[in-house]
Order: sequence, then C-alpha cells, then structure tokens
Amino acid sequence: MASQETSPRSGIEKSKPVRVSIRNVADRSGVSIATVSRVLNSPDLVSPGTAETVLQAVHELGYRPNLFAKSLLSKRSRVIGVSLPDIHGEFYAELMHSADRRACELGYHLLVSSKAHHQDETPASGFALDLVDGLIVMLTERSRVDLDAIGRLDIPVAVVGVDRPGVAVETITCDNTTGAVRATEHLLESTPPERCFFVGTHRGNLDSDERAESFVQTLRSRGHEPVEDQLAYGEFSFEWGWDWAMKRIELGLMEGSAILAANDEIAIGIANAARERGLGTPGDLRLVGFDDSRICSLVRPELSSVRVPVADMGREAVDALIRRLEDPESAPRHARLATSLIVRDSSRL
Amino acid sequence: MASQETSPRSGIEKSKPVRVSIRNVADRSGVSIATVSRVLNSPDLVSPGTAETVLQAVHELGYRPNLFAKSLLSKRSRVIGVSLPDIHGEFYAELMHSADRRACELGYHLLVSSKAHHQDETPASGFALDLVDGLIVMLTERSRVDLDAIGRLDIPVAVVGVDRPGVAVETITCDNTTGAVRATEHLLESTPPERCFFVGTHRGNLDSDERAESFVQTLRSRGHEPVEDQLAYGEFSFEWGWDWAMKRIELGLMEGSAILAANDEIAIGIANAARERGLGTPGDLRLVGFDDSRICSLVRPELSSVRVPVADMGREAVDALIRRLEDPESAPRHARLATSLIVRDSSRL
DNA sequence: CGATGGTTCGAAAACGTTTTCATCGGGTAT
DNA sequence: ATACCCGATGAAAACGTTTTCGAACCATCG
Repeated sequence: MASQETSPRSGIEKSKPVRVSIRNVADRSGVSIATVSRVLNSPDLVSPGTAETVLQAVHELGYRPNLFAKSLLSKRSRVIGVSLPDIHGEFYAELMHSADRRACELGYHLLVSSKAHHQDETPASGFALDLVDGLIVMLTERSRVDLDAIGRLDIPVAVVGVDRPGVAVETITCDNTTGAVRATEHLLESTPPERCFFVGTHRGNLDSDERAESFVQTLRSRGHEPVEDQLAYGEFSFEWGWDWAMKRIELGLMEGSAILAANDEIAIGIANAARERGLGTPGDLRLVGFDDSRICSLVRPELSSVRVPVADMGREAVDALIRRLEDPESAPRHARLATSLIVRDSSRL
Repeated sequence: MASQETSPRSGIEKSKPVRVSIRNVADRSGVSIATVSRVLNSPDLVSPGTAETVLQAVHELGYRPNLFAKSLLSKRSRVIGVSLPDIHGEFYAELMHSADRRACELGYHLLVSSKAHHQDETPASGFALDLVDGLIVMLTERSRVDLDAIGRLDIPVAVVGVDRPGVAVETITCDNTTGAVRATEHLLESTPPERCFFVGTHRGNLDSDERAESFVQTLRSRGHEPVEDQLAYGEFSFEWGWDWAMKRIELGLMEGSAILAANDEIAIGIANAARERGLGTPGDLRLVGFDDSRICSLVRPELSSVRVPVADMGREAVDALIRRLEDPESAPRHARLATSLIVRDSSRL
C-alpha cells in the first residue's frame, strides 16, 4: 500500500539485495546508457537539462557504477598493492598509516599483504597482481633483493628499503649512513674508539648492515680498525640486547663502553641488563638506539636514537608509485631520506 | 628478422606490454574459449587430453585470467575491506597482521583504509565499497556507533569493538569486564577501595568506558561507592598519565594508591612521573595497565597489564566475515574474547 | 539555399570472462 | 535396431561499463 515496500520479513531486514545498474538509470530518465555514462564522466558533453534529469535518477536509485566493469575497460583499479615483510611492530603501522593517508588523498586504495614474503619466492608473486595498478614492495633482507626481477614485472613498482644505482624502478630508502655516522661520532666524543660497539641483527639485514658499515667507517676515520668483538650480530629483539649485554658484563668488559644498537629494542635490552647489574646509563655506559620509536621517550633514562622518517617513506612510496602510474615514461627516481640523531639521556655527556 | 622481436629501444626495456587473454590460449591450443575456461575452473568437465594441451598453452603464454572480468561475472572479488580508526600504534599493526595472515590462508586479500574514519560520516562511506566482498569495521568511539546503519549496508559486515544484543551483524569484541574486574580485585588485595583509581581516556571511548565501569562495579561490590576523583578521563597518552600523576603527587595524595590505567601508555606515564618524584612502583603505588603491549616487559619495573587478545580478534573478524560471505543466511554470531590479568612487577604485592 | 560546423545523443562494439544451451558421437540398455 | 543417456565441446549470451561512430538537429556562413 505504502509507497515504500520493505522486505517481506519483519521490519528490520536487508532492504536492497537488488543491484541497480546504469540500465535502470537510463530507463528511468528516458535516455540511453551512453548518456548516463557521459553525465557521470564527461558532463560537458551533455546538455544541462538532461544532465539534471539523469543525476536526479542516479540519486533516487542510489546508483553506483560497477567498479569491475569500469576496471575491465580502463584496465585501472586505483588500487595499489603493498607487500610487507612478515614483521609486526609500530614501524609498519606507521608506514602503512602514512601511505594510506596519502593514497586516500590521491584517490587510491591500499591492498596490503605480507603473504608474498612469508611463503613465496618473489616478494610479488601470489599477490593479487592483476587487481592492482602498481606495487609497493618493502625489502629488508639482502637475500630477497632481486631488483632486476622486480623491474621485469609487468606492473609499476616502487621499492622501499633498497637502492642500487641505475636500477629501473622507483626506490625509497633512508640514508642510514648519515645518522649512523653522526651517532658514532657522538659516542666518540667521550669514548675512545676501542670502547665503542655496534650491536646489530643478523647479517644480511639491509639496514643493520648499512648501520654497521657506517659505524666501522667512522671508527676507521679516527684511525682505529675495529676488532671482531666490537660488532655483534643477533636479532632485532630486546632479548638479544639483554643477552649480549649480560655476557659483556659478566666478563667485566662493559663499564665505560659506548654502544650503537641497530634498533631501539636491542638498545633497551642492553640498558635493562646493565641496570640489572648495577650499571647506570649514561654514567657507566652510553647508548644510542635506532629508529626513534615511540618507546624511546617512554623508558627511563630516555633513549637516544637515530630518527628514521618512516612516515615520510610511506608517503614518498605512494607518491613515487602514482607518479609512475600516471607517467610511465618518466625516469625512475631514487628518493633517499635523511636520518638524524636525537640525543636523549642515555647518551648524554 | 629473428622470431622474437623486443621493444625498439635498447635491450633492457619492459618486454611484455601485451596482455594475453583467454582468446589467445584458445587459439594456440585449437579449442574454444569455453573449453579453456573449463580447463581452468572445472577440469572434470573436459577430457584429459585437451586439458593437457590447454594447460601447455596457458603455461607457454603465461596466461593469467583477468580478475576484473572474472569479478564482473561472479560478483566476487575475494577482497575484504578493513576500516580502521585513524590511530597508529602496534595495536593496529598486530590486528592487521593477524587478519592478513588469516585472509591469506583463506584466499582473500585485505583492502585497508582509515579514510572513512578521518573524514566521512559513516565508517564505511568513501570506501571502495563496490570493490570488496565485505567489510571489517573497527569502532572505538561511542559516537560513531550506528550498528543499525551498518546493518543496513548492502554488503556483509563484521564489526570489531562494539557489541549489542540482537544486532544483525557479526561482532567481535574483547571482554573488558573480566580483565578489568580481575585487575581491580588484584589491586584491592592490598589497597583499600578508597585508595584505588582509574585513569582512562576521554569519555565516549568504548573500551575505556567499559573498563571504568567494571572498576566502579568492583569497588561497589566491596561496599565502596567511588568518589569523583577516583576516576579521571584524559587521553590515551603517556603525557596524560604523567600529568595526572604529577598533579596527584603535588597534592601529596599519591602514596599508597593503586591505579588501573586504561592503557599501557597512560600507566607508564604515571610510573615515570612517580619515579621522577621519588616514588617507587610497586612500593609507593601499585599500577596495572591495559592491552599488555610489547612495551610492558621492556620498561622497568615491568608493567602489569590486562592482556587483550588483539591477534585473535583480527583472525576472528576475518573468519566471521568470510563465514558470512559464504553463508549469508547464517545467524550472525557475537564473539567475545576473554581478557586476562598479567601480573608483573609494577603491582606485585 | 546549400554547405559547413557544432551540439546532443543513441546504437553498437568492445573489454575478458563464465555459463547456459545445443550439438555431436558413441556407447548401453531394451 | 531404436531409444537413450553421457561425455566432450563450441556458439552465444550475459555481466556493466566506456567509447567510437554516426545520425539528427540547428545555426551560421558563403
């Protein structure tokens, strides 16, 4: 009876299982589907009068164009894939967050997955490669780096985390070197080079290796060739930092050391172990972490750290990829974002 | 001249700008496109001989079916959208991580966005609603809760964070109550009810409010009606915890208190302020956080906290949504995951 | 008044699939 | 033999768009 008829069941039920297509809009407004399409996509090609009629119908029927049909024609989905290493932590949250924000601004969506990383060979395979217009691939392990293979992919790619001169993909990296050098110099201000240490994750991790290398170079530039035990390789964890520190402390070798850790968790592990054994930071040992994560200003003493512009990297990656999508012929750029030393209590002189 | 002609430019260029379609496969293997389709989708309908021929051609040409065409027919994309509040932090990283893992296992992909939350009204609008088979919506603010509107959406939805009896969508929540009650009882073991405090975020946050309510109820059950200043509302931040604590300390009211914070950051803010003023935890005040985030075992003293099964919630959400996708008629379920108290040093008796 | 040009629009092709329907042989049961 | 069914296949319709092409109309220009 009433003009609006709901579902046959009781009041509160799904009301519109029926998809409204461009056909319906065309019929209701008495024009062809071509005209409807034009009203929506190139309004200047249609007379104001009919345009209004059509828009009216669109609104009344709640019409929304079918994206699949659209993409089938245009071969574009405005979706970009993000392939992340299989790691948790705020690092990735921040990256995703800024990437998402930027993608939204530009009218794109993010399809995220770590699948490729935890089961397949190529960081891109297994992905819904055919769904996305382009791919952002984050790499952390040297063993996974095959930029050439990635370049051969038949969709545009932006790589985060690795760079190599002359490679034909967009790359976004952070300049570990400047930050690590600054941090090492900072430690050297009060500590002789032979009492400086670098505690990293396993060899093969791109960032850790680069940081270690910068550490070594800086010591060398002071005329000191680091000996083996000045560099330690474990994992990116609190526990590893703790264990390494405990061992040094037991041997009575810790006091007066200055340590650059490859990330903040390791650094905090070291700090906690030291405190556990009655050693103070920065009194008995000076400590600098890496990443400048949220936690640095939460622990006591506050942890000095090298800031990595994660959010910028996320935004840059999206920008780079989309630039490439819209102009496939442009020469790929290689963004390298600066890192900087943030001095807090743990390394204060 | 050669059989294979590359791009006109120098050797190293994109090699396959040409999409290979089912048509090509059909031609090369001398069958119709229908047969090719059958080989790929219902192999039992086709003779083993032709099947092999076709597969051979598929492999040689590197054919991959066009997902848009596929979805256009099937009306399914195997993509599920995830709408998150505009917040960072490991909480969301962990949720996404487990959700992604589960989605992969089930052959789905995750399209993530906080867009809806930071600019539109409905947590679903603005989303690529027409791209996804279903939606996971995470809600944290009471003001955003319009479960009915969400239920009226024309795609399946799973809501994380809110529940309401009888609502017609899948819901996944954590049972703040049991954890908060346990934590409060734990504090009451050594502290009289009038010296117990709850420090939450702003009113209107679903989790914080629920935790506050449980705190109040538990005190009441001990015959104590909490007075106004036993509950404080600020934000989910270190700074807020610090500020609140400082104020109490200045007034000389802190010593002997027992505090339940609405998340770990607040708790750490309180602990640090106390230490700054020479108050020890748990000696001078006992402290329990919420979420049991990674940081709890990194700070000293280690922070007691109520564990929230974030990873489980992510997995459950995906499961619930997909269950619903595959059987739209099934009655929506309401998963409520248990929280549990993890006692560490900060509240040890 | 015919030719030209611009506007507005519809018919139809195209995108790459899946699926229905019909066809064709060659068994098997009667 | 006749009827029947079944397995294997192809032709064509369908999905919902965008876009090309041309038709129709009207105004302007020569």
